[in-house]
Amino acid sequence: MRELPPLSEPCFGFYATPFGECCMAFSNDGICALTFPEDRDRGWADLQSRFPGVDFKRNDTKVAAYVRQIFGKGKRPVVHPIGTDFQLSVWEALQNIPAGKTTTYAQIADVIGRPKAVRAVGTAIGANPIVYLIPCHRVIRTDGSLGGYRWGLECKKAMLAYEKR
DNA sequence: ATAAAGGCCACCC
DNA sequence: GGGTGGCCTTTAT
Repeated sequence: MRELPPLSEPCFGFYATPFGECCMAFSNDGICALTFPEDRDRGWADLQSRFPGVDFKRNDTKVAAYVRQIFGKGKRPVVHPIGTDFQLSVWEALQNIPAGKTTTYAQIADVIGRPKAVRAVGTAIGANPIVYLIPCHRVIRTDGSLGGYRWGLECKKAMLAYEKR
């Protein structure tokens, strides 16, 4: 992982969404993490591994407000993903997939100009820190099968169904 | 510096 | 459906 930028007023929390309870974290007043862990311990552990040593303050109220904005009629909040140049280019490409559509790991590799790096694209997508807003769930395998999902295939299925039509 | 582990793909059976 | 070899990045030795 590259060196982390300073996080001002870092905070995090948990809140219910249409896809189960999410774990969300903020840096510099923007979202730096959005995940759907099986339980809160895992959510916290994931956050610690992504941002070692950062002292996030618990703030479920703030998370609740953002959940309403994201899954209600609110405008899309700004995302602040942190990663390597390769990861950022992959996550950037994901944001151009329209809702209700899917693409493949190989197509993403083409879009970022690294057609041979399909395997690495899969790994980078698995490391997506801000799921749903950076729609890694819209990426499936070339053969049409679903592929994997860091937070459980049921979650991926639910998101795709939610966006269908 | 090197090894091991990945949300993959093409190809074979 | 399953297994193999190749590919590339990241993380941990």
